[in-house]
Amino acid sequence: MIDIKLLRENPARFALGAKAKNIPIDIERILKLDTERRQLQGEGDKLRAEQGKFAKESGPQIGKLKGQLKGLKGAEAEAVQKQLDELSAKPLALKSAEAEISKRLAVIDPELNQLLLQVPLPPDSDVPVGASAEDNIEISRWNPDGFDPSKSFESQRGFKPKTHLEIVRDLKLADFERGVKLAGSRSYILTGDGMALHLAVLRYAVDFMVYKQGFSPTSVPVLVKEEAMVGTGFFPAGREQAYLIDETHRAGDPEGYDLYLTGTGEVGLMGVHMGEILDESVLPLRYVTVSTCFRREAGAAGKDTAGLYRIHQFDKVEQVVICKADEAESRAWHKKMMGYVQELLRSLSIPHRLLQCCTGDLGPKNADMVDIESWMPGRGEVGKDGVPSGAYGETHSASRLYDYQCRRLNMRYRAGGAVGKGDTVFCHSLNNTVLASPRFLIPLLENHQNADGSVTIPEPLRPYMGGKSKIG
RNA sequence: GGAGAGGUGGCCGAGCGGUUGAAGGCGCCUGACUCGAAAUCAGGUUUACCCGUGAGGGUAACGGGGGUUCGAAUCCCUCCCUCUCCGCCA
Repeated sequence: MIDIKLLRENPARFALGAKAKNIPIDIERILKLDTERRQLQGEGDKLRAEQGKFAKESGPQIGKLKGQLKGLKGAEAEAVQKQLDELSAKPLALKSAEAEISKRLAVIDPELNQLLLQVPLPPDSDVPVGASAEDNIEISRWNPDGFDPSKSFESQRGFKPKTHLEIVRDLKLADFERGVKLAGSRSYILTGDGMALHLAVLRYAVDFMVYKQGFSPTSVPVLVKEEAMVGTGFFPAGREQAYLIDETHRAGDPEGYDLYLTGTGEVGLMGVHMGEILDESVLPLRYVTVSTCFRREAGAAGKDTAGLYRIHQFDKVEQVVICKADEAESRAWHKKMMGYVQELLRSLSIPHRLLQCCTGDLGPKNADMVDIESWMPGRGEVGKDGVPSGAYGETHSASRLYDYQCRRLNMRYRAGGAVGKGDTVFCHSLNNTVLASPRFLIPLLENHQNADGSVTIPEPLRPYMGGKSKIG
């Protein structure tokens, strides 16, 4: 959610921001509704004030007369009734006028809120303008000693690389046929060392964040209320990406709570403190979770259909930072959070690069986003010799959101003081992948495959694999 | 699933139709006293929105929503949640 006050002051900034993000939004309409709303609120407030005053002044008298009326008959009763009618005329008139205004507000408010929820956070001025992921800009690359993705795999390693599909098949690490039988397309079953490796990388990533970087390990619900989805900014724009547990329908109860399966642990982590006023001293909050993520992948039909790349269910270690409302601090955390991932990838000898996302690739909630892509030798165009060229594939995404999420989640802290002192301010939030698997198994298996078809397990993962150094 | 109890401010806890944004206590803040601290005393201490350059003014909120009433934290309806006991499951 953006700040309506800022929008009032500088509507052009938000109009331009939305345009840069390719998100259609009617700013004029919002301004008009906002003006109307404020005017109606003013009128309503005035009427209520008057009525409240009346209730205090003449109300008790009405009560007294009503009491008298009970014991009276005939002409006397009529006289009292007349007095009562006169006294009641004013509040009744105020009441109906107020009701009229409330009715109009009841129409305007939902529309205004609905629109406000759709206004994207304008990209930061230093984010390059672009239409889509095509226009993202490479910031940096890292390669392990002895391997450079810009040269062919075979020339450096002495054999033709297999794709992860082939590796997984040959080493029996996954069973796609049965996965699909069980759960439909984009489903899979990890088997044997495939499952073991999956658990190993997740656990390694969690431990890395907890014991090396000092993040608090936290479990979160993956089945959440709509509020949490709206609050974190995944709704309304991404509604079609989420699986719905339709409890309303199932229970035949129109008031029941529907629940949604989260597509990232970010929802749960950010939701932990929704509605709270945090003590300034607890900031920055640094949370890490590992959670199962569910994505419908609507609109991705036909894309990456084979293998472990684009799937409906996976597990992800996610890091979230909730800090004070300070741009410099927020930017510093962004860098740090990317730094953790770079360190992690280096420790596993995975070639990777950082991509500055352009405005068109940011999504509604981000002011800035950097993707981290890992080198996958089995991806990319297949050459004449039947060997793929290799390509970078997105494995991480680091977002900086200012107070966009916290405003929606109503997550604040009291700046500069204890309870009863200092202003309440919306926190800033950031998030970044630490590691998502099984997608991450793709670069892991493909980069560490050997000529004999085996796969070397990078040193840091071995303790999580029963000390084994090799698969196959 | 069956039976009961309950949801009030940062916390505890009163109020059960009117002057209560809400007694009292705890906590916290400011000041006085003190060399300093403790104790004591005095004052202060919710949030959101609207109007106003400002001082300030107004409205709303006692789990959510709706209703009755001139007036609701207090009455009615409904939903949600928490707790206790029983059953069921892990």
